[in-house]
Formats: sequence, structure tokens, C-alpha cells
Amino acid sequence: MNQILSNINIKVNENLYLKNPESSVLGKKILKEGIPLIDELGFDDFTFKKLAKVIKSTEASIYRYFENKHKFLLYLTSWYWAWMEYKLLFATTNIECPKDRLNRTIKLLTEEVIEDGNIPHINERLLSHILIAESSKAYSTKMVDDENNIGAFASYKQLVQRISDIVIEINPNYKYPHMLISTIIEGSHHQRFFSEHLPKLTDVLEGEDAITSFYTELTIQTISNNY
Amino acid sequence: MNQILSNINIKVNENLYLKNPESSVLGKKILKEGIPLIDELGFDDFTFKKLAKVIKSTEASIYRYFENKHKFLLYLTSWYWAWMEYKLLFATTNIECPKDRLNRTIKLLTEEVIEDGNIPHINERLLSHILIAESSKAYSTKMVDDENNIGAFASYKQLVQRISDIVIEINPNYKYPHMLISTIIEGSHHQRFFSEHLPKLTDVLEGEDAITSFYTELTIQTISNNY
DNA sequence: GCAAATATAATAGTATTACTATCGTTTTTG
DNA sequence: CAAAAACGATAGTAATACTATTATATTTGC
Repeated sequence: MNQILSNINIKVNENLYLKNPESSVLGKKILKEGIPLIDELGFDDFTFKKLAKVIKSTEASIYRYFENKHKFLLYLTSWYWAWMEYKLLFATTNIECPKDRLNRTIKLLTEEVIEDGNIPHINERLLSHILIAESSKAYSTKMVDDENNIGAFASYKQLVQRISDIVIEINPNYKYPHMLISTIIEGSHHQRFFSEHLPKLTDVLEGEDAITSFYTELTIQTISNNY
Repeated sequence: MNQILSNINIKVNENLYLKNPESSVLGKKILKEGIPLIDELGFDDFTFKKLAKVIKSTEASIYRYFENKHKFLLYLTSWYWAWMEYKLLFATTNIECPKDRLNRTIKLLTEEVIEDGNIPHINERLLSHILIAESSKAYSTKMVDDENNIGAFASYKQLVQRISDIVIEINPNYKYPHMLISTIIEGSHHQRFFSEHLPKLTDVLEGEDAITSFYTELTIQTISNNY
């Protein structure tokens, strides 16, 4: 086994791949070239055949790693949320005040992702573009219940739970912490997409990150009241 | 022309169809049976061939109404938002207080849709299910800019604008009215989907409409502050 | 260092999808 | 009632989303 000692190791649910793509050179190539190809073509026009051509391999070989292209998308989203949780832990550890922790969390969730180059075969910035443009396709399918059963959305749910816990720490009486957090996560993705393609659905302002400001203010005011 | 004198007439952008489906018996059949079929199969598994079989017509005939199945989805979403605006006008007309108007609007946007049977060939309840489960597929595509240019999202944008105006009436200093409204619309759809398929991402409570309550409270508190 | 196991490449093949094209028959309408 | 429009029937195509088979590398365990 060619286990590379990478700085971090993002764990993805085993049911989302047939063979762990992180465990071989070909697997890493699939990730490394697959992400920019989905970003370029869009998920609908992306095919394993096209990816095989790019990495000079074959369709059949990619199918040995992923059952189908939808599982590949689930793998990528699952990786992304696990990675986000890891970043979040780092950004909030040792911070006493829960309001500060929540503010930093919302900033991280809603701001633009830049690549940190820690993982050479995954471009986090392009991956976040995919999440912004296509993540709803991960669950917007008739298979959602089966996929949920095998743990396809576990890392997403875990992230939402972890942040909801901070909300409850700030206001134990707040009734809708999960709704609030999933609204922020999905919403910020939508707003970023809208600001590029359907600007009339947003309020893009120069010189500030309107999306982060909007969700930060909204959160503070929503949870700081007791009723 | 067999113009039926229906109570209301929802106008859909002409670029979304080749031939107006409201203008013929076959066209109305496409709508009448197409909506439940998409709801049943999901948009991905829905095909014109399958619909043709249900309505005892042919693929080619359906293609004379809609360029492709994506345009059909755009037609349906566009129809839905135009219908929603019409409902909204009725629900808020003659109401002086803008806060009351906004509350009624949010209720209408976020609560479950029941069929009113006004339009015999469109089941609004099933259509709202389609919107909840699949509406992101309408814009989550590489063609979004071209489709936006031909007016595919005009009714959605108009609805958001109209509600944003109420927000601004309440608080002229509020900076993010469009973000707020599109967050509520998209968010409430997501929450309704999550409550059925991924309940850990929401907070479903018995005996009340948590989704409406959540977005109503959130809105009031977010816009009633000046900063 | 070599045989056995495993991974990958090459190729072929299939059912389905998302259309387009043609043409004959109804139906509509001016 | 003739001309036009709409519809149905049928056929055909390129691409997609896979599966299957076999040959050739590559890895690994002894």
C-alpha cells in the first residue's frame, strides 16, 4: 500500500466508492482531473468517458472506483463537508465565547474558498464552485432516501449538527437551529451563484462581502431574541 | 382559436415554448399529465416518450410544444411563480400595513400549497412538489445565462422584486432585501424537502408550521433593526 | 527474484435517451 | 369546401451510462 503521509486525512463514507480513490495513483488522478472537468463542463455534461480521455485511461477503469457519476458527486460533496468541518475546528478551537465561534463559523461557511494547496490532488476552490453550482443535484433525486440510508449525507448532517450546537449554546431556547444553519449553508451557495448569473435575486455591493454580512447579521438578530 | 374563458390567465414567457400549450387540447393534456408524471418519476427519469404513452400521443407531437424537457421545466417554474404572484396580489391587496402584507406574503410563500382547482389542467399542489424537489435544476445548468437572457427567470425575478419592495417600505435602510427574499423562497423549499428526506437538517415540530414560523420570525427580526 | 494476485488498458457491446426527419391522415378555419 | 395546420406513425441517429471480456502491466508476498 502506497499510503502517502499527507498533512490531513479527510474521511469519506465507504459506501460512496468501490475502491478508495485516495489509495492509488489512478484514483488521485480521477480526483485531480475530475474536479476541474466537472467545473468546466457542468455536472450534466460531464461523463466518465470524457474524464478517461483527459487522464489517458478508460471508462471501465474509472468505473472500478465509482459505481456511477452520481456517486462520484456524492463522494465530492461528502469530502467537501468533511473538509469544511476540519477547517471549522481549526478556526474555532480555543475560542471561548460562543458568539465569536459562531461568527467565525459563518464567515468560513459563507466566504469564498481559496485553495490552500494542502491536498495536491484536490483543488478546494474548484470543488467549492462545484458545490455552489451543483450540490443540490446530490440530493435532488429519487434515490435520496436510499443514499441517505447508506450514509451519503452523514458529513453534511454532522457539520450542521456541530454548528447547531453552538447556536444552542448561545440561546438554549432557540427552536430552529438546524433550519437556521442549513438555510445559511444552502442560501450562501445560492446567493453566490445568483450574484454571478441572476444578480436581480441578490444585492451585490462593491468592496464588502455582502453574503457574509447578510447571513452574519441575520443570525445574530434571529437567535439573540428569546420569545 | 379555442380561447377558453378561464377565471385567470397566467402568462408565461413566449420563449419557453414553441407552441402555447394552453392553446389546444393536446397542449393542456401535456400539462395535465406531465405534472403528475414528473412528480412521480422525478425530473431526471421523466421523458417525453413516457409522457406520450400516458397521453396516448407521440414524442414528436410533444416536441412541437416544447423544444426539450428542460424548457418544459422552465415553463412550469415560470408558470408557478407567475401564479404565486397572482395569489400574492389577492392576499395582500387592500392591506394598508406593510408589515401585515409582508407577513401574509411570507406565509403564502412558505406554507404548503393546496390545489384550488381553478385551473383544471394544472394541479398546483403537485406542481409545488416539483418546485420543491427540482426547481434548482431549472437554473443549475451551463445554459443559465442564455436562458436568463431570453426571460426564462423573469417571473421569479419579478416576484422577488415585488416582495423586496415591501421590505424596503418597512425599512428603507435595509441593505439586502433581494437576498432576504430569495433566501426565504429557496430556503423554505429546501426545508420542506429536508423535513421529508433529511430531517436532521431541519427542526420539524408537531402541530405547527415550523417552516413558516421560522422564516416569519427571522424576517421580522432581521429587517426591523436599523444599523 | 519469481509466481500469483491484482490493477489497468483495450475493445466491444447494450439499452436508453434526447432528439430529428419524413410522410400520410385528421382536424380546423377562413 | 379547399387550403392550411395539427397530429400520429414510423424510422433513424449520436450520445450516454453503463457491462463484459480478455490481454497486458504492475505489485506483492514468499
